[in-house]
Amino acid sequence: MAVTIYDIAREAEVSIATVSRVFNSNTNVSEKARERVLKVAKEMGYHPQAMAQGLARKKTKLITAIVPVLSNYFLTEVLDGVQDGMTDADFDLNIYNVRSSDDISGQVEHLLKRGMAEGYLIISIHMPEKKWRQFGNYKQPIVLIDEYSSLFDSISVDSVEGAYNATEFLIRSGHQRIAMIAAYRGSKPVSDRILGYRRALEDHGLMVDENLIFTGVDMDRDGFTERNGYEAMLKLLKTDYLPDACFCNSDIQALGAIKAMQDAHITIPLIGFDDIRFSELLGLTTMKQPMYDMGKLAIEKLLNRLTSPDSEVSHTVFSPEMIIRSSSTIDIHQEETGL
Amino acid sequence: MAVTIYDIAREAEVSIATVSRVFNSNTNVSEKARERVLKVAKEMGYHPQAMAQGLARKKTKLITAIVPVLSNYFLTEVLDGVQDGMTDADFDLNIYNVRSSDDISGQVEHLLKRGMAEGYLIISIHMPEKKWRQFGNYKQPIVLIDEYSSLFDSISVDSVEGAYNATEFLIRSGHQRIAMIAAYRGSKPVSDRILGYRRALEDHGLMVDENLIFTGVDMDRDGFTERNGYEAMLKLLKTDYLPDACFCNSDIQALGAIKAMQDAHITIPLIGFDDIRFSELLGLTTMKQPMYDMGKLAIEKLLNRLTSPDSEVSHTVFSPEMIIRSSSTIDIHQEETGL
DNA sequence: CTGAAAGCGCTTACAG
DNA sequence: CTGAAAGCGCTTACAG
Repeated sequence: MAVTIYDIAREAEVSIATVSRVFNSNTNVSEKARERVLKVAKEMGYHPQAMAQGLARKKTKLITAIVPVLSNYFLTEVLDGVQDGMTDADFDLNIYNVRSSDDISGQVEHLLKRGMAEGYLIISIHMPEKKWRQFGNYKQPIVLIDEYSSLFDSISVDSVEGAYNATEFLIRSGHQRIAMIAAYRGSKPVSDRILGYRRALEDHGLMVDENLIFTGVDMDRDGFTERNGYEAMLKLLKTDYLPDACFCNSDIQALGAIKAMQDAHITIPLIGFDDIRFSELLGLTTMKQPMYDMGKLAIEKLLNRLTSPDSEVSHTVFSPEMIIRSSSTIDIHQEETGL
Repeated sequence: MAVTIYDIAREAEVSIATVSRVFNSNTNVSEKARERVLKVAKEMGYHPQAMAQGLARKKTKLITAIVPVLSNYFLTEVLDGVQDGMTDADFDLNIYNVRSSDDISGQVEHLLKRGMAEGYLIISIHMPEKKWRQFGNYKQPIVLIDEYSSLFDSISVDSVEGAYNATEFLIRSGHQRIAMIAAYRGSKPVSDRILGYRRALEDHGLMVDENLIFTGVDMDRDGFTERNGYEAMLKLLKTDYLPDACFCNSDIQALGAIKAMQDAHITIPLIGFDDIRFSELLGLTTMKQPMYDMGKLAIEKLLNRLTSPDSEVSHTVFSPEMIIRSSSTIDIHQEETGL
């Protein structure tokens, strides 16, 4: 069907080896031969086929990022960093979105064994260590982002610490009855953040009240949605004894929570988590994750591992940085809002 | 390095053909042979290599979606539809994110000629018809989403019509001085929406005032960001003679615009475009794009073309549907807002 | 600088 | 049901 190296060789009256050389090393080819080859290749619309090259070279020049959901600020920023970090490398990046409905580990495994890519960036996918060990059998270069396993290079953020600091800040600001807006508890970051929240309360002699942990109904994207935050805050505001302040699992939920407060004409101090782009405009105090840098570092690690497969496994844990804005210092009061 | 079909054949004492059959057609293999093969395959950790299969079969069982930016609601919803539409098909979907900084058409071309996938979904990437024709030479099955070219199957939404109807609605509501928040004008949807806006004004005998078309400074994602909307609305609100109402290029910008109005304690009626998930909670009147359905239809078309390559090229154009909520009917007034 | 040839790991008629 | 063999389209020592 398509034109192959043989067609070009025939027309240009050279061997296929020469054609191949023109399209590759570009060395050891006479100027005349090169020109002829290029000419007929252009005429016939020839281009090397990735599959055949992949097989012959045993390299695919491909890196696959495996992600749980698209369109989540965390992911986007991370991938931005990844892409910037690989501009000089001769690799393509493709993204594979596992379907959350189905067997996630099965999907990841499927990709790993297909072996289509030379290396894998696995982002925000959480599994028991046992599973990761199993995947180690595929001998594929892997870097984990937002997850940890002793077997692979990894980059993550200390969610426990971040939640702890956020909550402690609220306590130090004089609040006693501090609520949390959580999300799907099966998600590692969520359970970590709940843990940090609880610890901070305990360390400061405050009672942990499970009824003060709210979640919306919408569990799309593990609950990391505006809607979930909106719903959660609505519940919070309906409690008889209103909390003084709230630590919110993510900025995107905080956005919904703020809307809910506006609708209810009640505002309580709020701290988010992530520092997405809109947070600055919202005046949202938040725990910033260095998402871009995480992506950049991740691809660096992966590229390194590709060149030196036997180098030591390395783990990087970032500490979230508190960004203080206005949302955390608002006094409790009623107010009129528009829209 | 990795274990191949030869290793299995040797250990299981069968030919490579039999091994291959076990992993494929699953037909014409005795139960005994199958069991032996499966057993040693499992022991040795064998799995067919995608590249080799791809070459031998001349099929890759892969579909590539080429997209301009990740994390944009439109895209996510479309891809959701795509994935749901291909669950029964034996294909993997991978996503390729072209970098907006570089030569976009070059990147698309690169993918097309690598020929790694069997079919391509190209989403929200705009090019002159001439370019598309050029890409036709690669003989790859392609479906265009949010773009049109006579050569390929396509699915789009009539942005002109949507903007026209939104603007007309505002006019019919009694507004005379109607502003628009636009975005990067080099973007097809943006220029189409500006066109619809202008036409509606003209058709109703209203003057088109270029100074009433606002845009933010932030042109990340062609200006489809909360920040851009925020900045644009800020400019709008600073004009001496305040507009009566505003048609906003996208819901995500409307989100920022609403925030800006709150910060300025001024609210004017607003209509967005897209109907992203948060819009309902925002009470945002908007022109809904059937994103999910577009994705689903797109993959259907592509799958069809894969099976019958010579079927007629088909174009589907959806009309945006107006979803009326509260944001479009608010009277101009000052108010107090929180946050 | 150039070509013949082996090899990458699989699939698939074909013959039995 | 099974195997030998050709073929998919390229790369890369090797010999010249």
